[in-house]
Amino acid sequence: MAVRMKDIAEDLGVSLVTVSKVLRNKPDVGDATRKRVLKRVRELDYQPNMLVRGLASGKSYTIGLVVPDLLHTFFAEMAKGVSAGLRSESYQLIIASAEEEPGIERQEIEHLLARGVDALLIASCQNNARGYKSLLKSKIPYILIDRNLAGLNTCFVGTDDVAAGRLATEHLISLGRRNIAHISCKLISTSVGRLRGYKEALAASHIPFRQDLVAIRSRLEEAGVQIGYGAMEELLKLKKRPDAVFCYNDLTAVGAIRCLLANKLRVPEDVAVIGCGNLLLSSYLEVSLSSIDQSPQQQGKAAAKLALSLIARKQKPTEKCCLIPPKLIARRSTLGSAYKELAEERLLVHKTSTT
Amino acid sequence: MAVRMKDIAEDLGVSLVTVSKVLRNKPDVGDATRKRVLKRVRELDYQPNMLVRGLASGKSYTIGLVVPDLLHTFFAEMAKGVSAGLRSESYQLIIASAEEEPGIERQEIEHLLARGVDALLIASCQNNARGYKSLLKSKIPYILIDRNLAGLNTCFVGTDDVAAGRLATEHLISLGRRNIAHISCKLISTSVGRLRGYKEALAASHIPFRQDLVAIRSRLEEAGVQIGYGAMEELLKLKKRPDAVFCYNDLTAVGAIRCLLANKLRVPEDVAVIGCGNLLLSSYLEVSLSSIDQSPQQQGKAAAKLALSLIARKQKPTEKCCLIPPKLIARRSTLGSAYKELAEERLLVHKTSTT
DNA sequence: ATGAAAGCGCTAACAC
DNA sequence: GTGTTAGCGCTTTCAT
Repeated sequence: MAVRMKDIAEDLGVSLVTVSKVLRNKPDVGDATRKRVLKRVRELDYQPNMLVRGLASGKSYTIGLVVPDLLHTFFAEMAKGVSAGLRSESYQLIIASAEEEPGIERQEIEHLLARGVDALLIASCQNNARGYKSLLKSKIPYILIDRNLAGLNTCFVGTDDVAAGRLATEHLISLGRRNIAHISCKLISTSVGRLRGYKEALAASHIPFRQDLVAIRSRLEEAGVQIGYGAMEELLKLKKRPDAVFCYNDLTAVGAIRCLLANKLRVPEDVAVIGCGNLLLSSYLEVSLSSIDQSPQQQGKAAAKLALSLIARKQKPTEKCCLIPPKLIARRSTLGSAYKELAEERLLVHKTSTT
Repeated sequence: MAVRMKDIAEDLGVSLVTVSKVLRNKPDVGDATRKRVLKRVRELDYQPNMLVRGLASGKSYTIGLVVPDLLHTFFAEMAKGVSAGLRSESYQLIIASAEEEPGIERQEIEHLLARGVDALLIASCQNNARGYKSLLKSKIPYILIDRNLAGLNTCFVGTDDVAAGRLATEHLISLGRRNIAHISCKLISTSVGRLRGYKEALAASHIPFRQDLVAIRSRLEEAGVQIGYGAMEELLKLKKRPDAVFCYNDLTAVGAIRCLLANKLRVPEDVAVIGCGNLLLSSYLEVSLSSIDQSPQQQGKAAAKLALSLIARKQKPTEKCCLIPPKLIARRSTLGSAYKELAEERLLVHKTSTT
């Protein structure tokens, strides 16, 4: 068995409580005693059992994070941000992946609650808020990240998707494009915002909105490349062909580019393409991809800070939303040969961190 | 406060112990009582507090996984495999990332131990076994994954790196190449194995080994593209230029390919390139990359199963090593135009899972 | 088949 | 400053 506080107390002839106080930096312990305890703790390399501490104190000093899929670098980055945001406060992160299955997600949430996490961060893969009843019942604070769910009156941290849509579309307009298509996704909060931003940007430049230039598809998260390819094929059949496309995400953009190249069209000379997400692979592609960066690490960090503040003061925060402003990253798929990639850009593995 | 077993017991006029037994499927409970308890449990949507269960029983039903970096898809995939391997046994996985910092890794290991994990899986980013003293002190079983450390007499799950090196090199030989270079990494268990496999394959085909064709670099995990580029530049200066390169990992191969293209050499006509790891990006590249697949999910699953068996029978296992056989994935960077990528290969996001 | 008692290792409230 | 007492919500052992 591992060393326990009791052992240290007995070794030193003091009470267990005194040891406990020393370990939690309580002021009401004599200096000499404190030193003796710390010495013995170091000698034995004693580590307090956090499970028990949690049980006795009612706080576990852990925060749970549920993501749809860790293979999606967006969420891996987000996890990194959360982790970084907690480390300084000596809180610990427990990561769970839902494997894109709403059922597994619910199960993982139950597990985390049963493990006594003090707060929960959820990048949901649910279609609606129905599955969250046990969450609502438990009193612990929880925060949605990346994707918002209607009907859950809780905090949200995510991208300002309207701004993202505007940014991407304005960029294409600024390059002189006027027939700008949009490949969008069905029924989720992020796609609604991006579509609105797209429309706003068009309106601001007095470009009439054309419904036929908007291709709406589903499952763009899981099979973006494939579906982006198909959507682009459709768009190419239009009488008035688009000269630019704003794609819901980067995978969709990869598919769109492949379709264009397969049809002997040049990117970006004939059709400029921009994605959204700025995944790590963006700069590795045949045509390096312009995209909208969503700073997932920053999102994670913001969510962590928010969670800590919710735990600290047990009240609801004033702000219910924390929207991270997106950033335009223009590369070859919109700028063409005007884009001289920096040596670093071509050679670095990771994007520079956005901390 | 959440519902407790006591509440259910009082509601039903039975003892807390009986409820506990029902919940853990103990046989010594009457059928009628069992039904009443389960009914009430469902009504209240009761979830046992796992922290407490762990405290009382001495088992936490959790397993810890420490990886160097979740952004590295290899480890994200591995985590997925571990998670899948545990889910069926209703064990839960706690993932921690060391952010490539040996110090953080040690800290995360301490945390996981303090949380009472029943076993620990470690994909280490340490340079040596010195930091693992507290692990050795604690009696919980732990398993190294992917990278082995000398001096820790424990179980290991990983790639058969010698086979990987042989496979890659044999492939290049089978394509008629005879001046096969190798960009290798310094001082880690995986690179030693791959180098040996490379030599073995050359020997088997009676191709003399040339030291000048082996470029040894460090930090290939973190800055592989950059360093691969530089290493390739060096190799191109040789009087007898290589006609193929086996790179330690895929990022290094990406760098090598960029260097070759920048020097107006054709891949694979002038120089064939193969990597190792078969990362998700392999098929997205300018020249889709041949690689050696290491089945990280399968590794994770194997490690999970091994951990469970170590927990079950408290003894050491007979086998100390579990080596997963690598697989050759030949693409355009070695096969050239002979490689007709399948529609799926060009369009799918994820590799087919290896479960 | 059911339950009383003891205890897991710690913290919190209060007394000395 | 230090120690005592009473839990936290379960499991385990053993008696009935």
